[in-house]
Amino acid sequence: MKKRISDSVIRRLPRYFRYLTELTRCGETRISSAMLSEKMNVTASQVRQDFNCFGGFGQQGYGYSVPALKQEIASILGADMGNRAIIVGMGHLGTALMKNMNFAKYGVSVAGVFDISPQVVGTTVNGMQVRSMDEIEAFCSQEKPNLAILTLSRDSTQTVAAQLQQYGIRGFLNFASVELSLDGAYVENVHFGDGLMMLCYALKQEQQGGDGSDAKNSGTK
Amino acid sequence: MKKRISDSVIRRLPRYFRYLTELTRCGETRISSAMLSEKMNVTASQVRQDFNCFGGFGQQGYGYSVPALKQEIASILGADMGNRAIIVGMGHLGTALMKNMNFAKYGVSVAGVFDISPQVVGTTVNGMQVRSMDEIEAFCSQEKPNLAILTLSRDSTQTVAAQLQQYGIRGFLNFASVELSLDGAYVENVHFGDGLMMLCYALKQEQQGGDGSDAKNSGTK
DNA sequence: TAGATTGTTAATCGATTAACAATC
DNA sequence: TAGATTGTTAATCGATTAACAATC
Repeated sequence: MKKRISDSVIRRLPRYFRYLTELTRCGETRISSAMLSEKMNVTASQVRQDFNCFGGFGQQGYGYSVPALKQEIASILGADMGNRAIIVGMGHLGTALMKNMNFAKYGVSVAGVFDISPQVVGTTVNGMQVRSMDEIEAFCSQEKPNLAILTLSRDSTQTVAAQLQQYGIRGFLNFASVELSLDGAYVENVHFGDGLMMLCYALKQEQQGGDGSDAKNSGTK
Repeated sequence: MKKRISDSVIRRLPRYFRYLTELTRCGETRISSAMLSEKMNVTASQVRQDFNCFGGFGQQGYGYSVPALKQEIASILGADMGNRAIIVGMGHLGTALMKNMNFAKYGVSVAGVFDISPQVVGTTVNGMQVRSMDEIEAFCSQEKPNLAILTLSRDSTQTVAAQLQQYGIRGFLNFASVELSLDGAYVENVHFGDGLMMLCYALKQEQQGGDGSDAKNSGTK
């Protein structure tokens, strides 16, 4: 019987993944729980405890292999499943995601991008032609994407998402400043404002002669 | 002696704030911990416990006043301090933030926006003229912003941030996919990839005949 | 073998939940 | 007053940390 993995552990995995990506970039091939924990401001105990939820990835007396560990985490998270995404909304934010986000890193491919504006439909963003919303149902039934990234207005988000769910989309990454909620689908709401508020709090603490402790932080934890 | 507020509590406050904003929009003036907890998928106990860290905002037998509670939370978080921000990087992401983000809601004003590209400098985004990076030092010493929102490339982020810290900026909201870290300043890193990975995980669980439990989620929690 | 570092168990700590008395 | 709902204490639960035996 495999023990259920707690949410706290899962939520730490993307962060490990980031650091391991960084280590890979630097050409490191091996890392100990102690070194990793120092870099990440957590305890070595926690690092080992976390990895051991999924079985022993390390080697006693040596540590962990950076590429192997990175691959394991990607696999646990499903970031190597060849998920297929569509981006709905090719305004500035959609365009920014299209241009800057390394989807391949997460095993995700962008199957199509959509917009409602006739001015935008037909243009090319990062080598991909923007399609009309009118096409989206046919597109989904043919291409079967399972993920949608929504950069829409507050008003249209809920409606569009509900439609897409009908068309078979199972996961939603929502950037509109509404709390999107759908029964039977998975939703991640990205709230820039939350990060901003956490910063405001930190600044306020500082101004009020706060303890000025470690002054370090990391969003989306 | 006031008890130190735990991080878990603080990180929940922006979420309460969002729901209270929503309730305000709907014209609700009063809410009980039970109703709020149901809406937010937490326990009523936790709601009361959280608010009571800061003193009693409610009234027995009645509940909480929506506007008063919202204001209290804003105040706790420092989202009413009149913080002044600059946005550095007026690419698609910077432009999107400028256009879509309701800074006023967090008591933040945008004091200036900057870009390195000569094509962009001098243009107007959302009624604000984009300044050259050459001006940034003089601007900071004169206008004294305390917050910077960085939408820069992976390579330039760390360097620019370090400079801005010298010019008196105390808090950084970083959108580049590097882990920005600065001694003695507050950094919130926004990682879109983390949200995407959490979605991949949810989809994988589902495909593997997972328990298909509550299928609900909320980023930046 | 000696040294290093994991895997894993046990101890601690903190956060969440339950319960209920206070009070509007 | 009776009903409702908070504020707050006590009990439970889970997550983090410490410690160390296993082992490379």
